[in-house]
Amino acid sequence: MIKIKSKYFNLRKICGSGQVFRMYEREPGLFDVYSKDRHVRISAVSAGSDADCAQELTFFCGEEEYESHWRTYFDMDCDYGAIAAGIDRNDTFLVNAEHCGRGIRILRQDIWEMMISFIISQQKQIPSIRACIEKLCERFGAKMSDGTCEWYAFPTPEAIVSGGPEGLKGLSLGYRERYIYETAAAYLSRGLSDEEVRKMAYPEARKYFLSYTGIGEKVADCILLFGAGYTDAFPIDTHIKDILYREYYMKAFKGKNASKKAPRPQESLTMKDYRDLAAEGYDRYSPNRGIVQQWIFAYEIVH
DNA sequence: ACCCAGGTGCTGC
DNA sequence: GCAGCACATGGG
Repeated sequence: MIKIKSKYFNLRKICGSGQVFRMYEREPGLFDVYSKDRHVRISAVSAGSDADCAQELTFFCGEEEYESHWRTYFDMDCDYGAIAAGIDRNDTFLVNAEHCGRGIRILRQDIWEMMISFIISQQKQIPSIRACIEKLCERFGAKMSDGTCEWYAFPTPEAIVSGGPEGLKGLSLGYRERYIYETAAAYLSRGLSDEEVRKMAYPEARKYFLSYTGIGEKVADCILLFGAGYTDAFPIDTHIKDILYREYYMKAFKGKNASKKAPRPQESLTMKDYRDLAAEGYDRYSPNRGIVQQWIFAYEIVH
């Protein structure tokens, strides 16, 4: 087992951040993490000042396993404190959001797993996404064991395709069944390896993901951010739209006091409007806009 | 019964 | 380019 002390690391916040679905807090401070066909158990206890959001982590795996996989997975070599220090202090909402999201890291997850997970995520709530993915793993994933633990791997594209188009029934996937099946088949015939994707520039990689059925702009950006390591990707979903409307559009153009429980936009903005609002507020944080996105998303789902 | 969920595809202008 | 709608399923 490996002991690591890390600043700006909070495993409970990462677990609940909505970027990862196969991470469970089994008891306070004890987590099981599953990625592709791997598993690791981690204990996390706070260490040091709250401002640092530091944790002492114990990875219950060998050093080789940690160095070759989990260190990259948890983005351990990124200095989140330095990025937080660059926040414009006049943006009081972002200052609050960063405090709320402090300790979240952008994970480097398996790309194929992100493709299917975020196809499932559309029009679903996070607990429901988790349940669907777990059922998918139980049906199609290889049974794994490390001597003390048993779990199911995330399904390979081969496993999903071999079940046929009807093989996905009964998992509460709804209309996403077709998206998943067609994406699995396309991935088998023309899917790129993680290494090939990560060599591409952001716009090309984005086009590549958009070519799959069921992957639109939002899902593509989630794959790019949470799987491929493009920290500048900025997924715009319903929560981000609400934030952009309430915290940036309303305050700038209306001067209304809308910070408290502003509901849905009465006047609906177009996608371009939201992109412009995001660009004006957050392009200055490039190439780390995606980290900012996670901070404000974290703020929104706990308030 | 109604509205919403980490949206996308398709159609028609 | 952009709007309007259908698409399953579960929860408030």
